[in-house]
Formats: sequence, C-alpha cells, structure tokens
Amino acid sequence: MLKSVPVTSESPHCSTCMMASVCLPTGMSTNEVAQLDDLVKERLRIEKGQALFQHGKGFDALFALRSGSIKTQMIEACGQHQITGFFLPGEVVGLDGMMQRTHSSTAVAMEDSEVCVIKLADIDEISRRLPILQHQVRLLMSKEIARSHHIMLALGSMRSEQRLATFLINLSQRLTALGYSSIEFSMRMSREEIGNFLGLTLETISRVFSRFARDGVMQVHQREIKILDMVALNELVDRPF
Amino acid sequence: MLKSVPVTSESPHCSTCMMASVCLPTGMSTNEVAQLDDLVKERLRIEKGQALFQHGKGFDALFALRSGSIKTQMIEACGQHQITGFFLPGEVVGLDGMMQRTHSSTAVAMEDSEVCVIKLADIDEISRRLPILQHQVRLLMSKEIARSHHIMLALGSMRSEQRLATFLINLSQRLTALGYSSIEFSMRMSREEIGNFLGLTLETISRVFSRFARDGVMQVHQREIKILDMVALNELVDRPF
DNA sequence: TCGTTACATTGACTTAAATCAAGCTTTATC
DNA sequence: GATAAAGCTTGATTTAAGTCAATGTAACGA
Repeated sequence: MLKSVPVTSESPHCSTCMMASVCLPTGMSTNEVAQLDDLVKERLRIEKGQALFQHGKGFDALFALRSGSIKTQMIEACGQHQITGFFLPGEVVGLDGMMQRTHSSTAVAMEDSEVCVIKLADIDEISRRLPILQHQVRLLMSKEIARSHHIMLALGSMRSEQRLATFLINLSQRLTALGYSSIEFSMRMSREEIGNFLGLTLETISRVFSRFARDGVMQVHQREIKILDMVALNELVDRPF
Repeated sequence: MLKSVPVTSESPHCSTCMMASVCLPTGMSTNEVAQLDDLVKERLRIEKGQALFQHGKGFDALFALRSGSIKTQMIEACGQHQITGFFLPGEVVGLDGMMQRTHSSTAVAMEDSEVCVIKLADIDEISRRLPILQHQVRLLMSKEIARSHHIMLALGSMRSEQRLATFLINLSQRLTALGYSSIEFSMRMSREEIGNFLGLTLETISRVFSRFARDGVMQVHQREIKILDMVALNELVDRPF
C-alpha cells in the first residue's frame, strides 16, 4: 500500500530539496526555508492507481507532490464522479479538507508518485516562530479557490474547444514552471479523465484533438502533444465565437 | 458610492453581534469572541448593483456580509462572465483574493447590503494572541474550496434538473441556518443569474421550474418558492437517471 | 511472438439544451 | 392610473455534444 520513505540526512529536507522553488516554500528567503526542516517528517510512495486519501476520511495533513502526478475527485453516492484537479510536482494536495477534519475529495496517483507529508500540527507549531508559513498556506488556499473559480468559468460558459484549449494552455504553463517544454509534452491523463474534468465525454475530447490537429494548431499522437500555434490556441479562448 | 458606517458602541462588535453564531466566529467560545472586538473597525453600505470589490483590483480585507446579499463573478476579457457564488448574511466574501493581493473576481450587491470590513493586517495581529482566529480563517477557506468543488461536480456531470435541484437544496439549507423556513423562501436572484451560475440559459431555468411545479415538487411564483416534496427533490440529485 | 486488454479514433444517429421569437407579469416611473 | 422597462414563460426550431457502435492502435503479460 502506501509505503513510508524515511526522511534522513540523505533524503533532503525543504532547505535542500530541488523542488523548493516551485513548492510550498516559493517566494520564501533562504533563511526562512532553512527553518522549515521540521515541517516534513515523513514521505510516502504511492503506486499508480492507489489513493493517497479518501473522501470522508479523517484529515490531518497536507501533501506536497515530489514526483509523479495525482488527480483529485469528488465521488457521489450514486456513482457519478467529477475530477476536480490534476496535480504536478511541487503542487500541494489536500487543501479542501483543511480544518474540516475530513476530506471532501479523494486523491489518486496517476503514476507511481512520492509526496511529502506536512502535518497540520507541525504547520501550527512552526508558524508560531515563522509567521510567513501561515501566509504561505493561506496563499496556497486562495490560489486553489481562484483555480476552482476559473474551472467553473470553463465548465459554465465555454464550448468544448475553448475548454480543451484552456486546459492545454494551463497545463503548458505549469509544465514550463517545472522546467519542461511549453509546447511539447506528454499528458499523464486519458481522454476519459480529461473529459470528466472538463464536463465532456471522451469522444468529444478525441474529436476536438483531431480538429486541432487538422487545423494545424497542434500535433497529437495519443498523449503526446506538440503545440504548433500557441497564438491560435489562445485566441480560441479569448474570443467567444 | 460605498458608504462607510462608523462602528461605535451602539453599532455592535462581534461580541454583541446577532450574526456571530453564523458568521466568522462560529464555533468560538464566548471568551474568544470577546477578543475579536478590534477585528472590525469599519462597516460599508453597498447599494443594489454596486461593486464591493473588483476583479484585478488590490486586496487587503475580507468582508463579512451583515445584511443583504452579494454575488461574485469572474469576468473574461471577451465579455463572458460566470457567477461563482451567491452570498447570504453571515457568509464571508473575498477569500479568493486572500494573499494574492488582487481579487480574482468581482463582488456585486444584489440588494442594498451591509458588510463588516475585516482587514488582513488585523487578522494577522489578532491571531497572534488568538490562534483560533487563524484556524477559523483556514476553515472558511477550506469550506470555500469544498463548495467550489461541489459546484464543479454539478456543472461537470449533472443535467439541468439535477443542477437546479442541487442549487435549491443548498439555498434551503443555508436559509435554515439563518432561521428562515427551509421550504418557503424568496430568491434574490433572477432566472438569468441562476442560469449563469449553473451553466444554463434563463429559458432552461424557467422551464425546469415549470416542470418542477407541474410535477408537484414545488410551487413557483416568480421568485417565491415553496417546496412541497423535499424527498423527491433530493432523489432527483441522488439518482443519476 | 501472439493474444489480451486498455485506450483512442471515427462515423451514424439521438437528444438535451440553446437559440430565436412571441406573449405575458410584475415592478417602476412619470 | 397609464406607460415603460425588466423579468418570466412558453413554443418552434436548431445545434453542440452525447450515445451507440465499429474499428484502430499501442502496451502488456504469458
């Protein structure tokens, strides 16, 4: 199941972590980051398809994704489910359950992944002497709120092409922040997962990809994407019709 | 424009406010609430149709709705807009801009309203001696995240009847918390606003209301609603088809 | 290497909701 | 109290996306 990875002097803390610049410590000074070393006492390895946490279960920690990718989804009693987010390394998962003591969503690994466990109690303790940590958590939460609202905009008022364009632009930007190419990348999610996330069917996603390819906006081969005309892609989103 | 209402001994602080039990201080002890008196130094009156804050503008405070009602909306360059929330008295508006220093949405009064202004600086200062305030803010933010995710579920995977049913059930529950009837109430929003929020047109909203009325689930007369069969309404949401 | 399984594409057809358009209520204004 | 302006309802028609179905392609394990 979830395997714990001991945090020793070899496996680095925030202060020596390569992800620090894109993770929770973004924007903090070297000195401040150095004070975060007690924040992560545990790491977990999650195999592809396994749940990091489950809807309704108790909550006492945030998870910073170190490697791999994770999706979060709402699951209704009747079986219908909605993917609420795809997470990349450096991003923090679990904010929806913060302080309500239960998770409102389920997080599943899309490939073998590794997360840093950030216990709520430790956040409280460390932020007593490092107030900026509190701000950092609030910043993450407000970003998550703004992110959700942007998705609501897409789901509520965009047509299929605009939704997929928005999705790809966002993915491209986040990959760029991680140092990957902004125009050529490999998606970790299936057509079905993209469709579920965007409120469309897998067939519609496939058709829109084909249309984008036919129109010369991008090359598509399964999950490999190469954006040929980023300007056209952006224009699709900007102009309603 | 926005008129400031001076906070004097007559106009009560959190400790004497009638809304305290449903507002930011929910769940705090009498003793703790008593320490919040410096939190609100200003109140604002907003006339119907006016903006409390605008997308892109600077952010330095949260607003607790004291009376009236407010909607928040995302506005895109090309003119398309999406309502992201309707707020009732006791609810806190502005969390999306928290710590990013700019608002990602615009808040507009749906009727003459009054809000308590909670400066970020004051939250930080007071939570130094009252750590529970920090938790309270985190609780509000995590609720807002969970709320957004539930709306994503509705927008992404429900048909029109289910969306409207979900909306009405939620509204009913929030009104109940305020001491109003859960089955008979007056909506402050137009068909167009409901439609925009739920990713549907005003005509579809109107038709679904008519269908609900015809099926004996509720009585509808303009914005006055009387729910006759709450069980049926809930079942609509629970079972997908 | 083959056969199985999972995922992706494409086509034909259906449908839920959008659009267009006309009346109808209610509220606001002179 | 008449008139205008919003907002709501209902009908006819269109359309974007869904559904059903067949085929294609890549990945995986024996």
